[in-house]
Amino acid sequence: MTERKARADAARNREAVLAAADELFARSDSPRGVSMDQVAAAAGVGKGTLFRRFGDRTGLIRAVFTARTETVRAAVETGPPPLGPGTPGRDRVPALLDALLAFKLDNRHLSVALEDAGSGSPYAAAHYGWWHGVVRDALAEVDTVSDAAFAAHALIAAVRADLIEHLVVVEGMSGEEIRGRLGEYVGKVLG
Amino acid sequence: MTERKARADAARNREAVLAAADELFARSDSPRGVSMDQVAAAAGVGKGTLFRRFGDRTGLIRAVFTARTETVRAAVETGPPPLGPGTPGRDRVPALLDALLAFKLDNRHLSVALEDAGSGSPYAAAHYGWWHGVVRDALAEVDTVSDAAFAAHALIAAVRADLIEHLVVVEGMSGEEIRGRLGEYVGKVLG
DNA sequence: TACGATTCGGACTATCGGTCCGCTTGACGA
DNA sequence: TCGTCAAGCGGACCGATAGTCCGAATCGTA
Repeated sequence: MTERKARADAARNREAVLAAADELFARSDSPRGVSMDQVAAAAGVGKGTLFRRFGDRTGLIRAVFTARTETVRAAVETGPPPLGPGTPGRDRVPALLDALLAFKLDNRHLSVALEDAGSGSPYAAAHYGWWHGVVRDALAEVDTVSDAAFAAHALIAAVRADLIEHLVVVEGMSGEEIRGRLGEYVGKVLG
Repeated sequence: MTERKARADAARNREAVLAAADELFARSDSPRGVSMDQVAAAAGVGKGTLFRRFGDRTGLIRAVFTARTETVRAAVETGPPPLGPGTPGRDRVPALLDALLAFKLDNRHLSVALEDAGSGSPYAAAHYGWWHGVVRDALAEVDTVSDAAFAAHALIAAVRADLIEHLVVVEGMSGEEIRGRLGEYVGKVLG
């Protein structure tokens, strides 16, 4: 529990690595095309530093992802309606899913990288549990939905990064188009 | 166009590899834990043979998967209702998704392996296109569903192998339980 | 400035997907 | 039955990558 004073270079390196990784993942088409060596080199840091700070590849990706997520998370946890708390479930569920979709659209590559992330399924990541909880609770307020937990899983699955990637790249849909269709679909599930 | 007669040992080896790979993937918890060397060794075959026959790792997994899929595919393409053709969409969609879910439950590890398969997203695989087409066409017959193509993507996403794996292993749900909940969910989407 | 703890960094290892090429074997005509 | 030869085989080999390790460098502090 003792809060050790962090060394200045350690903090600086941590930021450098996060920035470099973010950049590299955003550029690269395939997450697997980004190696840890590349990240280390781009950050101007040794590989040992990378692994000591983040444990392994998955840990690094999660860290970058978490940093990126901050904004949306704040909006959901303490922001104004319809995304923030205190919104009736029927209005909040569509808003939540739209926000999640928008995030994935803006961070496609990074999201794919995370879902791809080797060790364990995407469902093991903390952020999944968080999203599922929020959506589930909002769904529970809608009385036409009988099984909020399962519906939450199913709805979130509809915006999985690789599906979105497929819709955009292969089927050539625009972000707005996808948002519209998802909105309709969510409406149908809400009854 | 000259039909060369295949050599007996080639055919035998092909079967041996498929059987060995099927076995290994079924046993292993993580698909990445199964190496090509292991498959080759288990099949009593050289690595060169493996790669000549199947091109690469993804090709091998797809081949095993395709072999396993035959039964369901036949049932959907030429079987009796409610799975087979000629069934009204409103009855066929639930049957299709239940069949897909049942298959994933029976072949969890293999399905995870395929979705994991490295080169390209799961959406690139031929079998995805096939499933999507069938479900989309069935959905198109249901007049309460306005966007059959998107709904098909979303519904199929609800039975993704890693989600099912999560529900079974982490949340401890039984196969029957999942089938029940999926059935309800599909009903809601159909309106 | 001196010192000890912390952090750095890149050489090193283990493993894996995939290639290559000399050797073997099966099919078939004579 | 035997000879021929292309198809097929297999495992040594390669390049790349995630992850480890430890002597060297650096920071905070007295």
